[in-house]
Amino acid sequence: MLTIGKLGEAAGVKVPTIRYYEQIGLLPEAERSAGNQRLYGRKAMERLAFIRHARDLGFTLEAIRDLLSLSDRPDQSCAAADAIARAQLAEVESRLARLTALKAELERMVVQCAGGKIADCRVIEVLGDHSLCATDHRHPESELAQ
Amino acid sequence: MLTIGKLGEAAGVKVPTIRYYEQIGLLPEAERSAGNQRLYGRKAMERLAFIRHARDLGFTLEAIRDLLSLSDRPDQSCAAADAIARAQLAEVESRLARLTALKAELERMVVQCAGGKIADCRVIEVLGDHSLCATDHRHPESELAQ
DNA sequence: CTTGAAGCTATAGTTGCTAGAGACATTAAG
DNA sequence: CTTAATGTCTCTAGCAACTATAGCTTCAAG
Repeated sequence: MLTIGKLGEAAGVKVPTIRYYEQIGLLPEAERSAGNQRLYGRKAMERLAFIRHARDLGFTLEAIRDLLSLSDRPDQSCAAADAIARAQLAEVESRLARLTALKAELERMVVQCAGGKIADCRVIEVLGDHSLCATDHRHPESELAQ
Repeated sequence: MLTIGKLGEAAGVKVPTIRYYEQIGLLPEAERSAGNQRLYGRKAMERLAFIRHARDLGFTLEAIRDLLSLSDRPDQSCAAADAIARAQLAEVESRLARLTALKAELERMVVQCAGGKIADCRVIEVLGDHSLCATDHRHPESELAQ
C-alpha cells in the first residue's frame, strides 16, 4: 500500500490533485491507516494513471468521469467511449484550426513591426483596428480553452 | 453616448463582461447618466474594441493591460509591445505543437476502435496504458490553456 | 400610465487545480 | 528516547476570465 505522496510520485500527479480528485468523486475514498492517512493499492494506482493519461490528452474531468464509468462495464458496447473520444478529437481539431489562424495573424503583426515608436507600432495599430487583419477571427464559436 | 447594452452590441462584448473590465480597471469608470446608468463615448468604444481584438488573438488580460498602457504613450519605443506580441506568438506556437501531437494520438485511438464491447475497446485500453501511445505526451511543460 | 426590457449592485459559480494555515503522523538521526 | 524534519491531515481561499443569479431601479414604447 502506498501513501498519497508515493502514489503521486508514481503516477506523476501532485498530492493535492489526488485529494481533489477524491473530493469530486473521481477517485473513490481511500482506505486509511491507523493514523488516518490515505493508503492506496494497485487499483487506485491504475485508476489514477487512467485519469492522468486522459487529462494529458485534453479530456475534461467530466468526460473522464464518463469514460471511467464505462470502463467499469466491460460487457457494454463501446460506442459511448468512442463518441467521447471522437468529440475530443473534434474539439482538438477546431482548436488547431483556430490557433493556426491566430498564429498567422500574430506573425503578420510581428513581422510588420519596424521597431520604431509606439505611434507607428504595427502591433498596437492592428490591435486597435480589426480591419487591418487578414482573417476574420472575431466571434469565435467555441472557446480556446486548452 | 451609448448605453452599456449598445456598446456591447457594437463591440461584440457581453454586458457583464464590460462591467467586469471596468471592475478590474481595464476600462476606466464610465460616466453616468442622471439615472446612474453607464454612458460611453467613442474613446471607450475604441478601447473596448482593442481589448476585444487582443482577446480574440489570445492575449491575456494582463498582457492587454500592458499593451493599453503602452498605447497611451505614443512617443515611447515599441520594443515592449513587440516583445509582448512575440511572446504571445511563441505561446501560440507551443500550443499548436502540443495540440498537433494530441490530435495524432486521438486519431490513432479512434481509428483503432473496432466498435465492439468495452472490454475490447481500444479507447479505454489506450487510456489505461500509456505505453500503447506513439508519442510521449506526458508531463506537459506548459499548460494547454487557450 | 403601465408594462416590459434594460440597467444597477452584489454575490456566487464555472474548470482544474494550487497555495496557505495550523494540527497531527511518521521516519531517521543522534 | 527524544528531537527534528518531513509528510499528511482538514479547511479555506485564490487563479483566469468570465457567467449567472437575485432583487432592485430606470427607461422607452404604446
